[in-house]
Amino acid sequence: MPPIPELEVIRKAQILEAALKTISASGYANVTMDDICRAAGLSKGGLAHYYRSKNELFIAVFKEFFERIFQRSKQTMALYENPIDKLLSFDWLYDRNDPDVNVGYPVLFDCMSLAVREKEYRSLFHDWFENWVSLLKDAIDDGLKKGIFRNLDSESTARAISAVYQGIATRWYLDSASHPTEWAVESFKKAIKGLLLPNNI
Amino acid sequence: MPPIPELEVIRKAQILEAALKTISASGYANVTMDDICRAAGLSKGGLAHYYRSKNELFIAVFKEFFERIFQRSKQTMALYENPIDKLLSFDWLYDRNDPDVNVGYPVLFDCMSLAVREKEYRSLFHDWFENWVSLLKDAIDDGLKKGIFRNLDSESTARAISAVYQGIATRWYLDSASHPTEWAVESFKKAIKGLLLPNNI
Amino acid sequence: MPPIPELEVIRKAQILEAALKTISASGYANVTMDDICRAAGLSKGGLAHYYRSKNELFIAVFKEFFERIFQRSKQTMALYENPIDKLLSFDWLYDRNDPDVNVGYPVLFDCMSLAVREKEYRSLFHDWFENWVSLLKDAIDDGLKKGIFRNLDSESTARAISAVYQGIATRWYLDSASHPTEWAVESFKKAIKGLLLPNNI
Amino acid sequence: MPPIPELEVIRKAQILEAALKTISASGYANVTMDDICRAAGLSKGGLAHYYRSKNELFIAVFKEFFERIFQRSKQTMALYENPIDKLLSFDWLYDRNDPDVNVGYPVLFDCMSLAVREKEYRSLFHDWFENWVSLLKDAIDDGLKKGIFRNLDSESTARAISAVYQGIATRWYLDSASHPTEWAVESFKKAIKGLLLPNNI
DNA sequence: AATGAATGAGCCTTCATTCAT
DNA sequence: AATGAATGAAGGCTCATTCAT
Repeated sequence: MPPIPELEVIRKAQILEAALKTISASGYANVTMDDICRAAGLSKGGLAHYYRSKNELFIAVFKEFFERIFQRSKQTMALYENPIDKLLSFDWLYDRNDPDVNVGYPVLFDCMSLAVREKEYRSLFHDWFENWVSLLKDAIDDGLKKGIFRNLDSESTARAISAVYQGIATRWYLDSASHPTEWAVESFKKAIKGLLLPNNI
Repeated sequence: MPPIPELEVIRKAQILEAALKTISASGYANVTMDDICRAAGLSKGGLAHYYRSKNELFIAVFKEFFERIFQRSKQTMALYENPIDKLLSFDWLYDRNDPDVNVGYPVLFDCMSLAVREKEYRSLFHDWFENWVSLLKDAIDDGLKKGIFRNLDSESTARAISAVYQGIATRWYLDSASHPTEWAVESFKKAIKGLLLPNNI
Repeated sequence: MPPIPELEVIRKAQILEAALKTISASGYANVTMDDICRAAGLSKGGLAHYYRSKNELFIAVFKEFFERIFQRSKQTMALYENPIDKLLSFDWLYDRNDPDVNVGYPVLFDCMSLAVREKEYRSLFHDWFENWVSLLKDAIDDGLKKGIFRNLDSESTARAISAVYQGIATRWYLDSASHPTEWAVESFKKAIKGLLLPNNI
Repeated sequence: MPPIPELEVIRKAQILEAALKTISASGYANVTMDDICRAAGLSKGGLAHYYRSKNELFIAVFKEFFERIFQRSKQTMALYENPIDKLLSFDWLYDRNDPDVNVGYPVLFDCMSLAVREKEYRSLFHDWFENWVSLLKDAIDDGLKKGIFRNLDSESTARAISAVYQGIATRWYLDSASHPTEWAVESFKKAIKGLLLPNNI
């Protein structure tokens, strides 16, 4: 009886998805392995078979999540030609009904809070940031080549755009009554135009 | 007729300070009441005398912290005359050796992660945001009156500046190797100038 | 400044009364010294001045309570001439609105539960029982002398009457929906008449 | 597919028995979960697996206890033919060496004390009372049919007998020096005969 | 591969008691 | 006489992890 080779892949995906949802709902500090088992439809021992410890599981969850978000953003960007349009293509990230948003944001905050004190999580963030930066940098370099943007350092600007986006999105998520989507979209547009386009400051 | 009338005030301050440091060091998810008691030089029961539960204490810690940071920022701003200078006056917030920074940032991330799921913490953030916004708005309105800035909505711009600052600071704090202080300062400058000054976009 | 000699008496009475009410409301197992202090309008230290420990206070409370109930019963009995009337004179003990009832019964159950395991409380009960028995015995002896009762051992019968009363009252108190007052009064009457009056069994 | 399908039943029985003994020995107010764990030969977590909280366990303990006592009484009664004999068949309840007595009585007093303030316990008593009453009522109805008893309301008399029994047993248990077994047995006999048999009162 | 019973350390909270004032 | 701050032991409960089956 040969083992089913894909079983591990299937189980891990099933666990990761259940864990992400559960962590998002309860928060890192409160979620229990039992919660996750229940959501994954597996027993404690079953889960332990694939992820040896809570920490190992959490790292895997966050890694997978970051990768997925990044891939999706990459694909969205690829739909546009114009560099500016590419940089403004993350509209879906301001859609509360989007599953990656309503599940993802809470997890992101948890992960930040963990990253402050634990290297492993910090490194997850670092990798994610670098992925974003290289994506944005490509678009900026293209804009530079086409002469649309003013003279600037593309990497450092890419970092700034990424950071600005996150700052605005955070406000939008934590206090949406005072920071509605229109405000977020407009503020982001203005800020990155200021960073990119020629002006007479 | 208590012997030392200020005792409660003293003790509460002592507890709050110890708690802030301890939470900052270990993180909300890991800190124990015992840790805090030890740091405060009080027994469990002694602490309970002033703060009845962990949650009550934490809310008090965060509230006090937000207030202090805000007051300090206010005072810093007041040192400058020029509206732009006022808006750029938060340099100390990029100083890793500043106690409010190395103790404060970790706590801030914890609080965000809590705010995602708990109203009480969310409301703490809301109040803090509003304080900042009104502070920044005053400076912007002054700039508008003086004709330094382009035509803009001062409140919405104040929100944007505050958000942009936080986004950049987050990167700087979580991944300072790739986001050094110079990058943070420069990026902030560029972004808010883009938001404020007349340009020909 | 001579101390006020009656102060101790006043304070102790005040504490005992507050303690009785508080114990009755929360139960021995749950009541705290703080509860009692609050009810007595005294501080912890103030109370400790008069009763050194929780146990000391509780014993005093129960002792006082038993004594008061007994005195009241004695006075009630004294109102009647006829021996049978005397023995049936405890009607007030079936009045839920009577303070000695609605405060007293709960405390009585607590005390029983304590008496099972602790000699001190058992001895309190013993004394109370003996008081009752001697009271009832006097009435029975009077009935015997008057030839109203059949030939019987007055002490042992006094114990039986007392026990029967308590059994019926317990049912009445714990499950009054199924054991209404009329049932209690009637059952008591029938049972003691069976114990006392001549019959042809 | 648990390896031992009856394991839960076995464990629960083991826990319930250990808990009953431990509660009986220390009293509801003093017994700790640790005591019970030790007696049951289980760890804290192990016990929690079967009974989620102290209260849940206690309710189960009392319920099981009441049921067992009732079943035993039922069986004892069934050994007799004559209605009066049936009603007098509870001799074992006056045997201090009987495990159901020396373990059971203390628990009964605890339960009463709890029942005063908590509905859940009160309802346990109510059910127990009703069981007893229906048992006694059957015997009384039989006696009525056979013409042995005087004209009476069988249910209300059943309640009275049950209450009288409990009152006498309480005295016997709490103060056996003054209320010996012979007194208890005799008093019970006299009282219920007075309640049942024709007399010329 | 999967189950879930069992462990036991750890946590928050409660509370009788003590004691300086 | 009276206060109430402070102690610290103890209790109930949670939960990641282990392991026999």
